[in-house]
Amino acid sequence: MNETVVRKVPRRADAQHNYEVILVATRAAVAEHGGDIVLEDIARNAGVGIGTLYRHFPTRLELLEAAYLDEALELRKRADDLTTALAPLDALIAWLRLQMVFGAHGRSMGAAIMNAKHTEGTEIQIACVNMREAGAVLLRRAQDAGEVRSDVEIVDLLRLMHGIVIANEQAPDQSRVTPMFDVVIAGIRT
Amino acid sequence: MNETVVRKVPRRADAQHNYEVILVATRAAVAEHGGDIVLEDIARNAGVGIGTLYRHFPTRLELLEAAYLDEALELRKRADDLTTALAPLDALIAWLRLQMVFGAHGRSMGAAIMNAKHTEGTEIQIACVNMREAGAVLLRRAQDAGEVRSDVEIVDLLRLMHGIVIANEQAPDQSRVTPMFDVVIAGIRT
DNA sequence: ATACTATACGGAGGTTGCCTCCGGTTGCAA
DNA sequence: TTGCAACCGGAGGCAACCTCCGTATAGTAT
Repeated sequence: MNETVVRKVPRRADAQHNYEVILVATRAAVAEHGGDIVLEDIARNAGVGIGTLYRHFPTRLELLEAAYLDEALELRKRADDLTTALAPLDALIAWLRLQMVFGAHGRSMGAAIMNAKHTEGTEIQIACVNMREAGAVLLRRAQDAGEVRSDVEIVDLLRLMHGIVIANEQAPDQSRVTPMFDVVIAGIRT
Repeated sequence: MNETVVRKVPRRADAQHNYEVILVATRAAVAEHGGDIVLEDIARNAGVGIGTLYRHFPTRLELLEAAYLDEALELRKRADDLTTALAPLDALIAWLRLQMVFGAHGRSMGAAIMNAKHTEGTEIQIACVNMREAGAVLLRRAQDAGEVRSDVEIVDLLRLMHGIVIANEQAPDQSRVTPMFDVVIAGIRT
C-alpha cells in the first residue's frame, strides 16, 4: 500500500502491519457490501480488536478514505496517460467513463469520497485534488480544441458522473447508464 | 391528507387520527433532517407510542413513501398543467426543474422514492407511475416537436435530476446545480 | 542479555436506534 | 350496557457504534 509515507514518529512494526491488514479487509468488505459496512466485522476479518481499528481510523469516513486512496492515485495516473494517448475529446470521455466504472465498483462510496471536500492536508485530500487537477487538464485541453463548451467545470462533470452512478445504484437494471452518460457528453459539446 | 381512500375494513377513528398525526410529524422531520430520521423521535413528536408507528408503517420505506405521496400527486398535476401552459420544450424543462426543487426540498429522499420501484398496487406506486406517465407525455410532446432526441427516456431524465440533487447534497455550495442542469438539457436537444 | 517505556493491543461495556411482542385499553355496533 | 375486534403503548431483545483502560510488546538504551 502507499503507507510508506514519512511520519514524524515512525509506526511500530505491529501497528504498521495491522494498519495494512485492516485496509485490506475494508476494501474486501466495501467491494462486497458497498458503503454500509460493519466495522466490527472488518476488525474481526482483519484479525484485530475493534479498539485497534478505531485507533487507526477514528472515523468511518477516515477508514473509507484510506481504502480509496489507491483509486484516487490510479485515476490521476490514468488522466495523465490519456492526455498523451488520445485526442482531446476522446481522452476526456474515456476518463469520465472511468470515473463511473471506479465509482460503480466501489458501490458509489468511491465517487462520493472523490467528490467530497476533506480536511486540508490529508493524504487523501491531496490525492483527490491531484486527481481533479489532472481531470481539469483533460477538460481544458478539450475546451482549447474547441470541442467542449467553455462554461463547464470539472466538478460539474465529476458530480454528474457520481450522480449517474448513485441514481442507478439500486436499480436492478443498469442498461440506462450508457444513455444517461451519452446525454451528458452530448450536453458538454460545443 | 389523501387517506380518505376506501378501505375494505374502515379504520377506527383513533387509528385514523394517529395515522395522520404520524405523517405530519414525519414530513416535519424529513424537511429538517433528511432521510436519516429517527423513528422513535417521530413517534414522540406525534404523541404516539413507537408500537403504533410500526403498526401503521411496518417499514421505514413505507413511512417515507406515505409522506411523499402528496408530492407525487402534485408533480403529476404540475405536468398536466404545464402541458397546456407552455411550449413543448419549455414545459419539459420547467417540469424537470420542478423535480429538482421537490427533490432538494425533501433532502433527496423524495427523489430517491420517486425513482424507486415499489411493490405493485401500493397507493404510492400508482402515484409514481402516474407521475412518470405524465412526465413521459411531456417528453414525447417535445420529441414529436422535434426538439428533443428520440432515444431519451423519461427514466433517464428523472434519474439525472435525482443524481444532480444528491450529488450536490453535501456540497455547501449549490451554485453548480444550474450549470449541471443546463448540461443535461443541452444534451437532450436534437 | 536485561530492563525500561512509549507505543500499541483488545474487548468489555455504555449508548443509541431498530423492531417485536403482548398485556391492557377503547371505539363502536348491537 | 355490554362485548369484542381493533388498537394502543412501551418494555425489552438485538445490532452496531464508539470509548476507555488494563495489559502486552517492539524498540532502545545500557
